[in-house]
Amino acid sequence: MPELPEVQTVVTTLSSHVVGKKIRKVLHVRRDMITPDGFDFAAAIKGRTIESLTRRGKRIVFALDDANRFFIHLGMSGKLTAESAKAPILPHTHLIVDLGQSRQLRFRDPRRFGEIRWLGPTVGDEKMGPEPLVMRASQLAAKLKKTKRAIKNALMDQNVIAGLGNIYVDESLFAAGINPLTLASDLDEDAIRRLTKSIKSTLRRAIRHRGSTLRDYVDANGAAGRFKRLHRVYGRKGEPCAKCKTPIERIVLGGRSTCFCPRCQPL
DNA sequence: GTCCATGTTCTTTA
DNA sequence: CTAAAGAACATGGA
Repeated sequence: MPELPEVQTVVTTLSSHVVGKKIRKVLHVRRDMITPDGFDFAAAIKGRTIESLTRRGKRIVFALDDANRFFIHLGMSGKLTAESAKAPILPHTHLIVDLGQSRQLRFRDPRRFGEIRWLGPTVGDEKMGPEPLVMRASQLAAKLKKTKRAIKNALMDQNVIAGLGNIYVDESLFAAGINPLTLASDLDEDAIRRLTKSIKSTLRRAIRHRGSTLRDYVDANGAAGRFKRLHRVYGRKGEPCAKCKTPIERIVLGGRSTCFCPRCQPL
């Protein structure tokens, strides 16, 4: 579920439920979802007030009133919701926090690829790439010239650019007319400028439509995203390209399915 | 039973 | 040594 647009939508919809709220009680924690190993997360957050909720890449960052921070990463199947204390507790719920007024913050993640990481007073993002929505083409160029991988694989790397995943890399490359197999270091200045713009416009449009729900992604209020039907290549193998009607192709790159238009994105 | 999945990290290979 | 490719993680749906 969770690439930048979905994570941003969760942050937006969750904010009003948690910012300024005090953590009254930690009702449930699955300890092996917590990093670092063995850290007493419940004790660290109990009684604290949540001062802000922000996003960095795909991380949902909670800042507490004692200047400590933690983040929740949704992995593949994570859902972070604010619900009534009376709502049934679904299977694979790994964190339940009482925020008062019969509201609970809940984290559910069947596949358990997600993570709750205690940061303490640090920011902990120094290795991460730039934020796509505010980055400049020169920042992306500096990262891409250093790697000799296919552009698809480079853009999937959170240390190159933060927040993209399989859907939005494919969609952005289509919008920019760049073949996913192109060597990252082979892209010229013009192509990187085009790519930067395509990434931004693709993500902004996806956020406007509240993200993509492929199977079961929902925001903090349980609402699905509407962007899937606007995908132009992802999950559209064999369908005619929106621009030129050539059938969309699917290949495997970096172990991930990769969809593109062979005519609009020539090598 | 098989294959596939919105992600990351550890291991193996070149 | 480093960078890139591959395997592994855990669950559920088609």
